[in-house]
Amino acid sequence: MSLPHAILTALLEKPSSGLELTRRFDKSIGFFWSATHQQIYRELGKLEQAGLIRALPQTTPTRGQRKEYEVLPAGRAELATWVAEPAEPKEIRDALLVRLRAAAVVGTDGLVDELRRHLALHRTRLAEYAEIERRDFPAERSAEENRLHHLVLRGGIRLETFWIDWLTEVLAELDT
Amino acid sequence: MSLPHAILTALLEKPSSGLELTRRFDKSIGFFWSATHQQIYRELGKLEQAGLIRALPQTTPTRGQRKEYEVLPAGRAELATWVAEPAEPKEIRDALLVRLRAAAVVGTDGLVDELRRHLALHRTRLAEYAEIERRDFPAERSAEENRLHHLVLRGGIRLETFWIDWLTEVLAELDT
DNA sequence: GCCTCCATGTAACACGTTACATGATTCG
DNA sequence: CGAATCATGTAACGTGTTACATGGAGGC
Repeated sequence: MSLPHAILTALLEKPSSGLELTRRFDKSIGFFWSATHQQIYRELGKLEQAGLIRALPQTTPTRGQRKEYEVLPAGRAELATWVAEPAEPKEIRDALLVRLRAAAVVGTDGLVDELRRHLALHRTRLAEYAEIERRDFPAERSAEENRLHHLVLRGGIRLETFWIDWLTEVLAELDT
Repeated sequence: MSLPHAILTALLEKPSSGLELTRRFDKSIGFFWSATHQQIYRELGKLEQAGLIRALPQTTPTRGQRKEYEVLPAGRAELATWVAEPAEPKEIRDALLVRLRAAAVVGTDGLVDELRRHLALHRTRLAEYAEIERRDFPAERSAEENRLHHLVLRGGIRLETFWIDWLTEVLAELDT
C-alpha cells in the first residue's frame, strides 16, 4: 500500500492536479516508487472517496479541466500512522538474478552483452544521483526535512553502487 | 515475465510436481523471485497449454494426485532466448525509502524502531546467506553451473550488505 | 470413522501496465 | 479553423495475494 501514501506525501509537499503529480513523481518520489498517470488518477479517486483528500473548490470539475487536490487532516493522520507501522521488508525480486540462475542451465550465450548494458545503465543512473546530490545537498548540515531527503537519495546512490559492484564481479568472473 | 522462466529453470534442474516446486522455490530461486503455490499452479497450467512443458505420463491426472512435469525442447529454447533478451532493469520500488520521504513531512515518530527492526532482519538474512556460501561454495574453483549459482548468491549477499550499510547510516544520522 | 497432512485447484481481489478515448486550451 | 498539447479518464489484461474448496493417503 505504498502508492496512496506516496501520493499523500507529494500532496502535502504541494497540492497538485493528477498530471502535475505524475510529473513530480518522475523526478523525485518516482525514483523510488514509480507510477503512471492512470495509477495516480485511480488512487486520487480512491483517496477522495475515503475522505483523505479533497478537490480544491475553485477548480472546475468537468472533464479535461484541471482538478487540484489537497490533503485533509484524516489523510495526514493516516500517513503518520503508516510511517511508523511495522511492515516486512519485501523479498528480493529481480529478473537479472533469475536470468543468471537460468543461464546456469541453458548456457550464458548473449548474457554478457546484456550484463554490460545493465552496468552502463546503472553507471548513468548513479551519475544522475551524484549530480542531484551535488546540486541539492552541498554544504554541512541542513533542516530536518532536507536531511531525510538526503538520506533517501543516499539510499539510491548506495543501491546503484551495489549493482555496479556486483555486475563488475560477475563480468570479471565470467571472463575467466 | 520472470516467473514462468524461473519455473522452467527449476524444472530443468529437476522435474517436479507443483508442490515440490513451491518447496524448492522457498529455499533457492525463491530468494530472488518468490512465488506461492497458487501462482505456480497457474503458471504450470499456462506452460503446459503453451507446449513448453508436459506432465509425465506415469503420474495420474486426477485431483489430489501428484502431477509431475518436465520441460520440453520448446521450453528449453524459450528459456535460452529469454536469458539473452534485452530487458530494462526495473525501477527501484521500496516502501522504506518512501516512508522516509513521508517522515520528512509528517515527522519521524516511531520510525527509528522500525528501521532498527529492519536492520536486524537484514543482518539475519545476511547470516543465512553467509552460511549457505560457507556450506555450498567452500573451495577454489568449481564447475560452470556452480560458479553461476555462487554469483547469484553473492548478489544476495551484496544486496543485504547494502541494506545494512544504508540503515546504519540512516540511524546514525537520525540520532544526531 | 476421524483427523491430519499432502496435493491440486477455484475465486475474488489488489496492483501495475498498456492502449485508447474525450474534452479543453493554445498557437499558428 | 486545424493541430498540438494539456488534462482527465475508461477498458482490458497480466501478475501477485488471500482465502477457501476438494480429494487422496496414512495414522490413531
